[in-house]
Amino acid sequence: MTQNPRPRLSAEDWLMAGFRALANHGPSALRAEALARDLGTTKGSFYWHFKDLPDYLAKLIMLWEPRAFSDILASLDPDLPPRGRLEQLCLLAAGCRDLSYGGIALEPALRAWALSAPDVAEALKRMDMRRIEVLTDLCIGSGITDPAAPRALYALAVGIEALDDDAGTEVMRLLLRGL
Amino acid sequence: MTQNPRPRLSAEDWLMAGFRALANHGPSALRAEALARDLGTTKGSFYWHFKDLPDYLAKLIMLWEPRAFSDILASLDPDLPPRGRLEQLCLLAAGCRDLSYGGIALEPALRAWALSAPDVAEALKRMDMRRIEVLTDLCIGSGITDPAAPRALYALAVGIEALDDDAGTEVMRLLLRGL
DNA sequence: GCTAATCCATACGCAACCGTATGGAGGCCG
DNA sequence: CGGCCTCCATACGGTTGCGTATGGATTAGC
Repeated sequence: MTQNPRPRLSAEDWLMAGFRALANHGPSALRAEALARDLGTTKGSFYWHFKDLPDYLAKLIMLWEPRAFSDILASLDPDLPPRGRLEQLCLLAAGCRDLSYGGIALEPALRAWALSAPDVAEALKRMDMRRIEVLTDLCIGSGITDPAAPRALYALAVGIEALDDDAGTEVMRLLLRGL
Repeated sequence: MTQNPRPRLSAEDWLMAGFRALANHGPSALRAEALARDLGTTKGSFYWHFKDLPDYLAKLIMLWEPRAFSDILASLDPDLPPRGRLEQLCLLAAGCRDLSYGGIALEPALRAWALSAPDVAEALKRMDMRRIEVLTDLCIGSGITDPAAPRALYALAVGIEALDDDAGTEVMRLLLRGL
């Protein structure tokens, strides 16, 4: 493809390729030699940048976890009132294919990966709890008293992403209207 | 475990073991030799009952698809009014870990499998559409006019299953209350 | 009780992948 | 130019799983 100037690769290049492969082909695509083929190189590069496959996979989720969370907070407009920030956040989650990594559906693939990788499951669980905390704060600030509301908003966002629903924004708006 | 009378296996035994392995360990557990170890036998039995692995996997989804749909309809009480059937169906989906195959979380694993198996993705898409049709009929019969309502109910159920949320029933009730 | 069909165990060749070892290509600095 | 450091290509042994082949064990029919 694009191997004009002999493109030397960095560790982050490998990690980004991993996110792409994960989103496009699922967790089974996270293999050294398959990724090397995608990058037009060999696994010699892989094993220079990473000790082994578990090391690479651990760095993948260590790179994802803080970024996926800070991206959410960074997308919030601090000038808006809590209710506005809540709606902005929910509609963003329901509309975007994903918040980072180039619009690919990363999170469903991550949940798929979690089924066979306990540490990934733990990272996802942490992420879910932190996000629900954010939603809880925004709900409280918006005067939404139902304690199930944050979980409903989050579960709906997860479902919309899993279904890859084109009408995700409309669906999310329906729930927000009832709160 | 229980190999007292030399338990001859049927094709359905292998398929049920496949559903268990899929739900408990994800799609990567769907391998002939691993399943054979689970069943306390060898792959000689596997390749007698099935031509090869694709044949087995195809029969897995061919067994799942009609059953997972008819189980939903069978759970509906025909004596209830549409609104009652709608709530019964949604609360069942939100509360049960799964509708069949022994209370294991099969559907999230199936969505995970769909990421790397296009035919599974198609079967899931068909299932999603048929279920949303059922929800649409029930919503119309209940006087719910918002066209996004069926998709919201379904996406919420999918999200609750993916999150394995203990408060799924409460969450679903919140959405139903707003319709 | 003999035969035939059904079902499973074992052994084999094959392919994919992992991780390592080793050498080579290219830049940077003296 | 010479030496060093970074990064990658290649080759190898080991493991795991697939699919086949073949024989043994169990059951059913007659």
